[in-house]
Parts: sequence; structure tokens; C-alpha cells
Amino acid sequence: MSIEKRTQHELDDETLFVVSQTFKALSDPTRIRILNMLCCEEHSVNDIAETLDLNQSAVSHQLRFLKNLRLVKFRREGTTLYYSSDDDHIINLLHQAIDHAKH
Amino acid sequence: MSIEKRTQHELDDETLFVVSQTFKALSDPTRIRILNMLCCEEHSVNDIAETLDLNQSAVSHQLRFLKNLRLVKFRREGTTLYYSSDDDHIINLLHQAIDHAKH
DNA sequence: TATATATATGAACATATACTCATATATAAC
DNA sequence: GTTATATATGAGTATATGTTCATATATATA
Repeated sequence: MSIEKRTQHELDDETLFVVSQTFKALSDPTRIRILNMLCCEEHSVNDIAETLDLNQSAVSHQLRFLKNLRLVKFRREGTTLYYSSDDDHIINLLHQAIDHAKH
Repeated sequence: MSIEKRTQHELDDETLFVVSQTFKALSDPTRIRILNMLCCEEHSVNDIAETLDLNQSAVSHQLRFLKNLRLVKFRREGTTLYYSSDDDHIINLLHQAIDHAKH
């Protein structure tokens, strides 16, 4: 295989980083549950924590992770922050995988 | 939100496990490079190691990981094992993410 | 100002992960 | 049998990850 043909298919470092980070976001059960909950409607941090039976701090840490990757966004209402999904394409990937897993 | 409506959207543990494991497979740069290399044609372990500039042992470990998840398969020819991708759907997810990352 | 509520943050910890190294196994040729 | 080649495997190690705990920050209200 020539170098030209080989490098043609090789992924550059930035693409590799973005893709791996994106899938890493979807590789943890807690984050999957949070994203699945936020895909259709917004929820407050406490609402997520109570519904999924998780520590408030754990939810907040994971939301920060997802926010850094721009997979979720939030709006403030008083002291309450309402989070919602912010990347339809990635949510779509998640749902494809869920459908695939359910056969 | 009623319990009925809430649990309706909740993911069962097995689905959650399969989905998270699948995305975990795609969350590592080395595995992404290997899968990307195997998507179109089969390659031996040494070929993968040389092309991607990786330790033979590292490639073998990752191939075992991918094989356990049935994402790759192999055929033997003498002492050489030729690996190839074995899950078009997951490869499709990978390529969607790559296209998305490249804008 | 003080108090209450909602969320964020940093440290600490336990576990998981990906790699390297050395070696084992498997097949083929001699 | 021996030797060579290709791959697999287990141990060890360094780093990454996810959680909990305690506390900080932000907003609202009295």
C-alpha cells in the first residue's frame, strides 16, 4: 500500500480527538441516561438527580462534561437551571445505538 | 410526571450496558484508527501495527476487545490472521461521527 | 442584612483503562 | 524433532474516570 493511498484513509489528530471524545460522552451509563432524559424535554439538575436516583453532585459533574462538549445547554430561571440537549446529530447517534441494542 | 410516563422512557440495564459498551469501543483513538482501517478491507495484525505505528501487543489487545464485542472477525491463513469489521451498523455510526467531526 | 434553595466545584478515593514488556501459543518449513 | 514467523496473553504500571463528601457560589426572599 502506498503512502498516498494509506494516508488518504488515515484520520487527522483533531478529527480523531473529536470523534473519540464524542463517543466517550456516550460510553457511560449515567451520561446515557441523562442524555436520554434530556432528548425530548428540559429538566432541572435536581429533577434529573431524583428521577435517575443519582447524587446531585454526580449529575452536576456529568452535566459539566456534556456542556463542555456542547451536547447540552441550559437556561436559568431563578436559582434553577433547566438543561436540554443541544446536538441533534449526537442524540440521533445515541438513539440509533439504542435501537440497535434492542434488536 | 407520572411513574408510568417516566419509566416508559427509562432504559433497561441490559440495553444501557450494551449501548455504553458499544460507544466505549468507539471512544479510544487507537480503536477508531483500527476500525477505520478495517472498514473497507481486511488486514493482518502486523499490517495494522506497522501502518498505524503501534506495538503488536497493543493491537492484539485491542483486537481482542473488538472481537469480544463482535465488531471485528478474522480468518486464518497459515500463521497470519486477517481481521475485518463485522458490524456494518456500528461502522456506520463511526463514519457518521467522523463526517460530523469534519463539519 | 440573614436565610433558604439550587447548583457548581475541588479534593480524595476506588476502579477502569491502555500501554509495554516478557513470554506463551500456534502454524509452517526444514 | 528444531527453527522461524505471527499472534495472543498475563503481569505490571501509569493515567483516566466516576463517584462521594464537604463546601463554595448564585439567586431569591424576608
